Amino acid sequence: MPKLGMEPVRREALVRATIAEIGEEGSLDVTVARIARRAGMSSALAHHYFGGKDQIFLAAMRRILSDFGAEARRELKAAPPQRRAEAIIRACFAPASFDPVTISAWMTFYVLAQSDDAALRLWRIYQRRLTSNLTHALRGRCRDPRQAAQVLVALIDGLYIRAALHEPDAPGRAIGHALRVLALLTEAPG
Amino acid sequence: MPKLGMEPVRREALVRATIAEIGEEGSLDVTVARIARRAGMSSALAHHYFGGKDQIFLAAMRRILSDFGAEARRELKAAPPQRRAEAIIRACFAPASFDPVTISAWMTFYVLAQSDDAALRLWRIYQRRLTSNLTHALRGRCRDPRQAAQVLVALIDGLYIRAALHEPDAPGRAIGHALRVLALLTEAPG
Amino acid sequence: MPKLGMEPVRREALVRATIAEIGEEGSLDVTVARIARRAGMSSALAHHYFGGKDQIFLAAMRRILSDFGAEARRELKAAPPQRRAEAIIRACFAPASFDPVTISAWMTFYVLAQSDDAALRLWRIYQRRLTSNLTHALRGRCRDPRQAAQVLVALIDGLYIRAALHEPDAPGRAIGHALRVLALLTEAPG
Amino acid sequence: MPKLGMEPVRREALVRATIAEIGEEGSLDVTVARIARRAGMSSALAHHYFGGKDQIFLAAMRRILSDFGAEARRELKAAPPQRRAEAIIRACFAPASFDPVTISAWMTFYVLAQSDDAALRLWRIYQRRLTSNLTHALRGRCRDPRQAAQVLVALIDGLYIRAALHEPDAPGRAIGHALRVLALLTEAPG
DNA sequence: AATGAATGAGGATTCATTCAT
DNA sequence: GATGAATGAATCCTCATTCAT
Repeated sequence: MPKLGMEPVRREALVRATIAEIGEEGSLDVTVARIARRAGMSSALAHHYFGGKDQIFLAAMRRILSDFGAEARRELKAAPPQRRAEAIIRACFAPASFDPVTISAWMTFYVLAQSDDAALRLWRIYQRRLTSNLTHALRGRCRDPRQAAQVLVALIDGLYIRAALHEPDAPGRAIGHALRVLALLTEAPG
Repeated sequence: MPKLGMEPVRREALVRATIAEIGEEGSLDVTVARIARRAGMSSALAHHYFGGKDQIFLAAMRRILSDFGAEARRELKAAPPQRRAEAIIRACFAPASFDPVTISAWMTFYVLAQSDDAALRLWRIYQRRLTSNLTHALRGRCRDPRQAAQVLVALIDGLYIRAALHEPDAPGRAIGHALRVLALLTEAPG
Repeated sequence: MPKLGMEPVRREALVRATIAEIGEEGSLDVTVARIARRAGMSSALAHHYFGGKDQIFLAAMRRILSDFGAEARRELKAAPPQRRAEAIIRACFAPASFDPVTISAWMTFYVLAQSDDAALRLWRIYQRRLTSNLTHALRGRCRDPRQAAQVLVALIDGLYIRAALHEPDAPGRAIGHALRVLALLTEAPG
Repeated sequence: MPKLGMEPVRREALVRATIAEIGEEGSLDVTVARIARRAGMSSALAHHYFGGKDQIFLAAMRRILSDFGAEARRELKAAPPQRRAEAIIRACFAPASFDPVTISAWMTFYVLAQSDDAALRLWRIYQRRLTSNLTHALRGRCRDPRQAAQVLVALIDGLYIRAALHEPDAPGRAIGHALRVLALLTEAPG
């Protein structure tokens, strides 16, 4: 029962399957065949739509980053101007981005960025956007907003690692840790 | 003429070669053959000494963690009791553990811990020791030493990620960021 | 709105595209998809019209041989009876059959004839016709017309090889070589 | 029963198997697995020793050309100076180079040279050497030795094609044709 | 008539691992 | 102790071909 316009459907299915497979496996040692089977198609079709394994991975990474971006925008809109930094942090730990499989895939892509230039570029874009958003949000609330933003971004990543490695207390406390440091950074006398 | 006592020498060479190879490559996609060649021996011998690729990786991870532990103990001994937390942080960013190849290998092992139980166990031991040391060092300097320690450990990991991905400013500012947050955590009123 | 009488147009386009593709590539490692794209249609349609890759190749080979035959007939008509052998040779090296892409495809089909019976049959028909034409044309001009014809046919093929492999001087001198040998064969005393 | 110094043995076996396989098949559509099986080893070992399919093919082509060269040198040594051209021709059609499988492989490599630069280089070297040897051998025996050599080389290639395509009379008459043209070229008045 | 969708089969290549010497 | 030899298993990728619309 082949229909027209399957391309976006198939691509979406493959991206989802890739994130799930990598997240479950906890590494990039995932075969195209497995991803394709999970997505309900032959591996040949996966190649047809993406051109190669690397590009499947990239698309999955892009998806994770853009999912996060959407979440962040949503939170930002709902937040009063003076609580924007908190909103961003909350977005980072929103349930959607914070389920174990997604986090695991996320971490894996971080490492991919060490050896794959395209992945590194994606990561840099995401980093810069996050840092820049946080810097803006902190303007007027502390002496060196840019520095504070960098600290928070690094802290968020660090908290992710713990979550990815299933530290039992991590998911629950992560947001608390981050908000507490934010408070310290903004309450500093000055 | 077979030399006696070559075993420790060979193992050491292999462990070093593994770290270097993984660090350079930025991933675990490293062949036993390459590691062995870099260590100056045949891949068959590498298997003979370690039994398999996984165990070579584990040994390398163990080595990175123990190198760090040694550095930390050294700094701790030289530090006055009330500056122990600073000493630990400084140890984390000591040149020996902070050269790009080591950091890259370190990050890679983090991801390995997602899929390899033995690696995860190693990581947990290291994490607990570090957190516990920091907690002790912070006792009396802030209201919730354990919580502060967890924040600092996560922050350190996050700063590592940036360094592993060659963020230009990362290596230089990492230690500054960490010490600044430490200051905030301990200066907090109360 | 499906057009009527498209079949011959489509087949023609595919045959042309096949020759061009094989000629450019210099081998039979040419995909049906590429041929079809060059001919401006889907690969499924190419199959529909020809039934399979082999038959596309055969049709292309047939076309090359028949193009040559047409050229030969044209030259023969314009030649005086005692210059028919020269006319045949000139037809072999006529610009239409002697452009690089055509020659390259021609050579490739020679090799196809080694493994494909249908291609071999085509080749044999062409060979026999050419040899027979030359034999007739040489009757009365040398002692053993059949033998002389065989020599000339072989020589022509050999000159084609050099042209197919881009020997710099080949295209220019080929016809000269062939005519010179023809002269020797017919001037021989007796 | 693994021994030392197997490399040359294995390479030799693979080269022989490649020529045989290509010759029988009549095309380059030959799998490494088949070649390796015929040579009595796994395909992995074939890759280990040659690095890839292309290089196996190249080695086989090199072998065919060098076999021919050896034959030519042998014939040349045994020939009186004024009969050197005949000796070269005879070498070209020596039984060793003229068995069907070798000829078929030879033809196939000609076509490979259309798309593979390394193969083309090999072919050019062989062509130049043959042409140059023939030119020397013809010096003093005809007015334009270089031109005569070019004609003979092309003729030899053309006669090969017929043999590769199993023209029934080809093998037997080829040498006769070539020698006859040689005679014409050298007997020409002047 | 025409095509996008889909796949099965097959091939090159890589690599951890084993074994005889 | 040490190694060259050897391989089986696995993986990415390609492509001719089929099918429903």
